[in-house]
Amino acid sequence: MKIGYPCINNSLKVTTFKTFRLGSYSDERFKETVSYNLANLRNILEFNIRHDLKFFRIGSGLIPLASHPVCVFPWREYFKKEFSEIGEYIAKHGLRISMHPDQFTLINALGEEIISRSIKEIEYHTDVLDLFGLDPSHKVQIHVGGAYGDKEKSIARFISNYNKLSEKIKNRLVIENDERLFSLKDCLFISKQTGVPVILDTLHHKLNNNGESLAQAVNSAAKTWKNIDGVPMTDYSSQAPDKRTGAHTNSIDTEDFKKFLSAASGIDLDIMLEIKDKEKSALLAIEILNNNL
DNA sequence: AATGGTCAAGTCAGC
DNA sequence: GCTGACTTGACCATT
Repeated sequence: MKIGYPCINNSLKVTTFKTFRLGSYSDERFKETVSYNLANLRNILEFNIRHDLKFFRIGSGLIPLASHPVCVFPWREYFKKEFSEIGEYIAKHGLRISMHPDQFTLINALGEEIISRSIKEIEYHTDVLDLFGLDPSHKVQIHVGGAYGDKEKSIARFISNYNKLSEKIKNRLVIENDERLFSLKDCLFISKQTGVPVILDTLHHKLNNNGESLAQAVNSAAKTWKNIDGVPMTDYSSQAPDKRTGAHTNSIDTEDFKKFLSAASGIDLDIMLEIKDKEKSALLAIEILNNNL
């Protein structure tokens, strides 16, 4: 069981997603920014190892504008050495990595252009993990996409477009239940048709479910992960008190997390804590796991 | 140095 | 119709 947090480390005053405007694109600017982001990534990963945080989501801004037509710079080649060094570090320390392309990534969209841009974006993410030299247990997670007024057709379109993806992408892609359109049940249906593993998001599941208990949900999502996919990943969070429904809590709710652990007992999971204070709560989660809290 | 408008991309809910 | 939310605010022109 590995514990992690997404994208941002608040203890270190650095980020891995420095960017620039499309209008100020230049190869120089791009190279500078990517070098900066990769160096910071290395720092954050080293922090994680020092603190036994073995699961990390790398933010999509690592390579700015990577899938945009303006970016013709051969970054895959140019940063090959940096990528392989970081990748070796990840493998050596048994870190688990995930990535999560943003909301514009919709392989079930109605427009062909949107779909092809989305595939390019997913390809960028899988390329990063490939350049690290990581095995297929390091995943790229997306949501099913839009409903477009007809959920069934939109699910069918997801399945048909998924089936057309390259093996390279299919090896890494996993789908996550969302908080209002596609529930865990929908994701499991898609998984049955395609073999795509399902990431359970506990807060989304609380808001959008079909009456399954948390234990059933964890169990059924976990079953969609094959050996080659590694230990099932889960996105854990809880509701922020006094904020809009679906807002992630600022810091870990100890009791809620313990309930989650007991619902998941007997199942090996890697847990991504989608909590605002990031590594701080992840460290608390480790304490809870070790029965120190 | 501080600030406010704006930023590649899509969809949906809530007002 | 507009705004905020989504895994995450940051960039940059202007003052």
